[in-house]
Amino acid sequence: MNKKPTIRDVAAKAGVSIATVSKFINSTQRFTAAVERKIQAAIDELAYHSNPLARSMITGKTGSVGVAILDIANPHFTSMVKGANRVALEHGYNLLFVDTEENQAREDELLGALSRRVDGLIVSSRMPEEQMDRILALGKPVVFSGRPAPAGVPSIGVDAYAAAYMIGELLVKQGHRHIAYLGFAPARPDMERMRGLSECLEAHGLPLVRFEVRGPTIAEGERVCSSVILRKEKPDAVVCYNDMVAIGFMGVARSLGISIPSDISVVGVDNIPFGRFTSPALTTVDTQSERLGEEAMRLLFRQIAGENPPDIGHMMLEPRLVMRESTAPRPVAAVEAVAVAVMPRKRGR
Amino acid sequence: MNKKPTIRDVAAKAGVSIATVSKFINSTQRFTAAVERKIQAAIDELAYHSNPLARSMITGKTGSVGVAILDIANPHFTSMVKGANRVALEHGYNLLFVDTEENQAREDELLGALSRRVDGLIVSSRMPEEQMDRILALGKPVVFSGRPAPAGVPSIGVDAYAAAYMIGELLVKQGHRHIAYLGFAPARPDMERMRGLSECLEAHGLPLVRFEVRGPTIAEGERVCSSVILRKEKPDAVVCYNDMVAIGFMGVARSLGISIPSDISVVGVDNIPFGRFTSPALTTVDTQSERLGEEAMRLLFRQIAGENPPDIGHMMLEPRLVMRESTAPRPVAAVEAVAVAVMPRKRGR
DNA sequence: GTGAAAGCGCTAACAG
DNA sequence: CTGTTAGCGCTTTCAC
Repeated sequence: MNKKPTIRDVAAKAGVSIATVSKFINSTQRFTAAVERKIQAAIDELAYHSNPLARSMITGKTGSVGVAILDIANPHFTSMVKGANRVALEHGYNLLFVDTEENQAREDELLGALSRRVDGLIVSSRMPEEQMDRILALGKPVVFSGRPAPAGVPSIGVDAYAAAYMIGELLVKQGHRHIAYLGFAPARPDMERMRGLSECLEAHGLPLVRFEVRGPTIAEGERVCSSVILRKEKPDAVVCYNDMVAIGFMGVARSLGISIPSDISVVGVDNIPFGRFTSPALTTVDTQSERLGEEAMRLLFRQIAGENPPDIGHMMLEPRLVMRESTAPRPVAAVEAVAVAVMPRKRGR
Repeated sequence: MNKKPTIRDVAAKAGVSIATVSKFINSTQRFTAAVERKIQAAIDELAYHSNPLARSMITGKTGSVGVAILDIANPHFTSMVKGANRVALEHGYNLLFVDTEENQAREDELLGALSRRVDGLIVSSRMPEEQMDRILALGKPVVFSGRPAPAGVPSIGVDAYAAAYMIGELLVKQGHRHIAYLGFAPARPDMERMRGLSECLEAHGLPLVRFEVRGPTIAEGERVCSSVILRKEKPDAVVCYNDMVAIGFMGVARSLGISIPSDISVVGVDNIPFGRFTSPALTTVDTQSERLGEEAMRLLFRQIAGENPPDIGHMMLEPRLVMRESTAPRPVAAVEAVAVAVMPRKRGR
């Protein structure tokens, strides 16, 4: 643990000035071969590494970018980080990330700390508008992901409305008439998903029942399952806030003797890799998580490169329906039987 | 984007010296209420935030710790990061992580960059010994995770030998006689797992067939499946390097008309959360991923706090068998039929 | 080509 | 209690 060599040590050993060493290291300037060789030798000998902190302090560049996500345990975010990481690396940047653990208070603090150590950040968050302003006030390039951003701030997201509408169409086409949505209100895309789904169903003259989960997690999908199933008018299709909820839901449903998809169709959102391996395989909508991360990072780099944020604007990724086995057409008989359940709607609220 | 306020601006505005402001900010010292109020006012007014880089340069502390992992898409690492993150946060530290993406070359570089920005790091890696020395040469506290570390360097891991032995015992007890291991040689725990399994089987006079995957991934489990199944002497139980491989294997097996566990028992390692939801639910060994991250971070903090690395030593977590549905007892008839397959062993080798 | 000198924003003695 | 004075390790004019 002896002291780290500094640029001064190198300069002394090579018999040149520290300025020369600095320029050599940053390849800001060429020198006579002899000098360069001596410097390189000194560097190797001392195993010198420049101190990025000192450099950053002067240049104002850190060589790192940050990503703040809600929960690294959610494969959607994992994929996003992977995508972002790849692009960051390609640009010669390091990726630092913070997992805010869905914790509003912590988020503010973490983001503040992070923002001072990076050249820009990608924020995937539920924070209210005011807090977003505070982030912008940090003066770093920011890209918001998965949510609408204030005017003039670049953002990226998946068309949640379209995703939900797609799901609605599928379910209706398959003959489902009694559809439930397991929503998670605090999340930004929830409203759009809800809107897409209900508008689609409305267009077909169908109602939508909403249940609430307290988190986008497997555990919450498990928790809410029984109340959905034991409802007087059991839904014949359940749209889950995301794949995690869907997985939890299906797990408990199975253990309760409900057969999916023959009793109830289930669909998730995100298309996490494990959706292929649940039983039955999960029908879902691909939100292109990895691509989301990649593109968010590209947007960020354009900003870092000096492009005007308002010129970058908002980027919207198209969702894609992924049909698997957790949804199935309803036999006609069942459709008609359930149709009655729709009637109460006339009774008004 | 106008210039950031510095401590000097605050001092000027508050009418005190910059040293006073510095001490106030770090609560190194108390001042007269009047002064403190003025300073605070100036800070608020200017929206001043201290620059952690400048601070770090002097104190030599960054307030961050780093974790280097192989692949964030693997839930085992995700959980580990989560555990590590929690403990780091409790200690008032930020967690920075790098995903080395199983890339040997990149790892070196990333680690170098990371190490200069943190007060210590946790390394989960396959790097050869020499490279580990290079990391140690960085002069930062390090904890190695999931692998043996050089003498005197703290490390943490799960008892891979015991884990494998446990699996062996289970399988033998269930009457399996023809057991295969899908190994991943480049990974550190692989050898111990292989040893635990083969020693257990040997004790029962049973052979072990080894197959090789090229990565600890679902895709590799899928790829290797057919060659395992189409083998002349089809195994009646398959032990997979980890749950990811097991999931991939089961997926393809199912599509090939193989029924699990009645045709083949499958067991994984790690106990990732999704193992409960595969079909059938995956029998596995819990490697306590989250706890691994937590304890690794605790070990790291003990080092950062100045404890002598050799005094910290190696920590070994105990694996736990998690019985689910992908393993089943073999009917006696099957056992005897397969027993013949064991015979060739006598032929030597 | 090369080097001297002036800081980046902040902390840490040491005075007063 | 408060201020003065050195730097941390490095980059960056600007001379030589």
